Amino acid sequence: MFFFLKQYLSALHKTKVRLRSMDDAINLLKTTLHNFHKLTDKEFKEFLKISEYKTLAKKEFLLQNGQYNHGILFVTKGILGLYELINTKEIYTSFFSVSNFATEISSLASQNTSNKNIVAISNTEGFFIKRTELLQLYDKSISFERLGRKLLEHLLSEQHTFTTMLTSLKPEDRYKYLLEHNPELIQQIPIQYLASYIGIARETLSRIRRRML
Amino acid sequence: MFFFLKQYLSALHKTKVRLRSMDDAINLLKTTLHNFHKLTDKEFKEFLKISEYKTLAKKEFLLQNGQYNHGILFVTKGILGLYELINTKEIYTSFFSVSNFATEISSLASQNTSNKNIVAISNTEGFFIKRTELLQLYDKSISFERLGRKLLEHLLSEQHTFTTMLTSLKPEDRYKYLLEHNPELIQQIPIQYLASYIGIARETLSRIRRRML
DNA sequence: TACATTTTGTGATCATCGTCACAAAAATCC
DNA sequence: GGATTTTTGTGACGATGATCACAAAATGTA
Repeated sequence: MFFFLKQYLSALHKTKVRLRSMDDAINLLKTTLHNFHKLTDKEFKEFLKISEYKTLAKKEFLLQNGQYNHGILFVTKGILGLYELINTKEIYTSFFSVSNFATEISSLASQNTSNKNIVAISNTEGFFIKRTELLQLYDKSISFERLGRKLLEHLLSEQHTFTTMLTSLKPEDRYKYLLEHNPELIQQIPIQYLASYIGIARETLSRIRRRML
Repeated sequence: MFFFLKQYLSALHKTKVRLRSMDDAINLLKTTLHNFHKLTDKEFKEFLKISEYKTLAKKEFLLQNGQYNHGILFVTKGILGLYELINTKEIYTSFFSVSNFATEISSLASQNTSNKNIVAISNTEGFFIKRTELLQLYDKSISFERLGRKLLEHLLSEQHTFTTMLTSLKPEDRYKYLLEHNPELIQQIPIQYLASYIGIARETLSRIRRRML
């Protein structure tokens, strides 16, 4: 379900609780963006203007196989997973929890339809930035380009680290790696998804957990 | 060994062969950049100005564990490998062949020392772009930022595909994947490196190849 | 060419992971 | 709150990949 921000804000005085959480959400977005590149207040307002508050119920899709990628969801609550169907099996390759930017980069960059799916694993909320509006933002100022570049540098570095982990560790150590580096995933995500994420069978992960007790 | 481009160019009239290959190298760079974002002639010249022609003998390092990352090598000849030492084993996680930009993104973005190594697997040549000069370029025009962003989008997408391949395929199919998608790697790279790249033991890869004859 | 070094192949063995089948537990839904 | 669906656990088994040790081949070098 969509809310344009101004609609949302105009409805806010009714509920202090919601106002508070919306403030928090906006601050989280601001802080997160600033970790990559500092925007001016004016620029951040421009960013906010094209951000629509969106909620996704558990099992709802942000993106589905065969569809075009319509943009990015900055997650303020909940968690999403990205998976691909390979030989009738759902292979999860990314998770997006709070303060992450959920999207599928290949279809976002190329504007071809995607062969991947992004689904809400729990009830999820966040700011949705439309691809078309994002592209306009990129044209407006070097600041937004720089922000995009730095975010991508960070993501690529992370992805590279993850790949290294996969190729160099055996299954049990991969799980331990998650425990240490991404404990929030283990709490929120069904272990069958986690198993595919680290490239092992569901049953094997189940046994690894038993052994570790 | 380094050559500033102008020095190199001034020395060129002596050898037509080298002039030709230098022309080819420059065209390759131009074409490659334009695949991501079209630079104006003026912008491309600015890019060329900060590019130094560099040669690396086989086994020479572009980057070593503990060092700062000084920049990017656009490869015009040869091939390099990026590896990390994990439990006394060299895990190769990237290869850079002709028309690739060889660097290690984490240390390039953060300017911390790197814990990875980039080594020439065969005699290698290319244009080296210093990190400091690259940053100045980013400040000069939105065009360079956009180029950087688009290149990173492409790399992230590729890396994501590779991760998916790793988690979803069994060893034999991973090798077949390389055969199909990166045959140039199989020709140029010792199979012990390839084995670590796809997360299997050297001996296993040797047996896979025998089975496939 | 001969020697040294590096890379690749191969056999034997062991450990471990994947698969199938089914049970138990947990979550979801009227 | 009981029934249905989904998720997780577990046993048995077979397949396969890792490891160690060594041989062969290829490559580099004097």
